[in-house]
Amino acid sequence: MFRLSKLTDYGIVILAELALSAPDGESVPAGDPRPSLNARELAEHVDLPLPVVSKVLKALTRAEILDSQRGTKGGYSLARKPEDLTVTEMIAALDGPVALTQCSEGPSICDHEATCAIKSPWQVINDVVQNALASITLADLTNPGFAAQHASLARLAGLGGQDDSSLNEEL
Amino acid sequence: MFRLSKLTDYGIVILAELALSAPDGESVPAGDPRPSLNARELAEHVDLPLPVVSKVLKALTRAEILDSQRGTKGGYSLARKPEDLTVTEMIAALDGPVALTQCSEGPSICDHEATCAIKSPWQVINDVVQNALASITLADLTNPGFAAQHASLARLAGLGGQDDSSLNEEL
DNA sequence: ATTTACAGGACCCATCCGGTCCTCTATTGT
DNA sequence: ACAATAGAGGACCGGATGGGTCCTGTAAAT
Repeated sequence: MFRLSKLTDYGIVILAELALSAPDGESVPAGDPRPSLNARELAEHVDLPLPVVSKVLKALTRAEILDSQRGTKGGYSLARKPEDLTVTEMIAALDGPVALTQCSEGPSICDHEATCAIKSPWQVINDVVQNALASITLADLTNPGFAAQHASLARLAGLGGQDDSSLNEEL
Repeated sequence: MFRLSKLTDYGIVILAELALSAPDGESVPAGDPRPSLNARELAEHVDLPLPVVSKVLKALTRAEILDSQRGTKGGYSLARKPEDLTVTEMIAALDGPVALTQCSEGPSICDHEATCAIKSPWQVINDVVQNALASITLADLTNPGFAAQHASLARLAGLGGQDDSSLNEEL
């Protein structure tokens, strides 16, 4: 269906939530004394079951996108500044690396390399998407004015590609 | 897993194959007297089972990306010039419209609209990807020199986003 | 009329995703 | 030291989706 998994969706929303409720503009760098929020609080904020939120948070921590602290007063906080966290990275942490097709993962994985006429173009498609997603940061997502830039951003990323808005055919 | 379905993958390869074996530069517009290739021939070219190829071809025909002709001497041909067919459209035909999350499909589908902090940014992400994919046409895919433009293209689409090539964390 | 080839489904199986739960370890506070 | 809290890690299961096959019908050419 060419869709991000729900877990990834949740993850990005949760990260936005964390960015919004960060102490102030900057997320404290390393030896953060008090994490911003714990799993339970986050689950309430985004209105999702605690186990699900917990799962996502653990994955984001493993990917070093979040810092975690155990014990009473424990919780999670952003490991970097929102401006330094791209959507590509968030997706990679939760959905695995962006690889639109099997052959984008690496060479010699696909059975049809021999007959395939467009090996390298696939790589290009993949990079284009990856870079498009890398152009958006967590800071953008929480910036209320960002949607306004929408039009220009999309036009730029499209490189002048036509605006095809009649794509409704289903398989 | 954020991956296109295999059927979509196959579809794009098949379209490239059709573009390459088109009579000459132009794919004949409407009353095409002789389709370029039939399902069996295409299946051989791309080395995939006939039923699978057939399924893909039917979907592409329904989406009006291909023209089909029945009967002896029947087969498939491109309904437009390769330059006028974008990757976004190919994907839409086989995988459904590009909608990275449920809420990109339309309003009032997601249960969490009320609490979600980043409704409209999701829309932006979606548009950025969609336009990035719309910037590549079938003609690009079959152009041997296209991969060379790769770097510049990716950089443009990325809008100056950094080159993060260490994204290997798995969920 | 016969043969060829596309159209449109139904169908089954493997895989993956979403969600829950259980046990273990680390930290804080009394 | 002990109890309470909160994260870490992984097992597990049911439902949905995708990939692939097959069958029946219809259109075109000889």
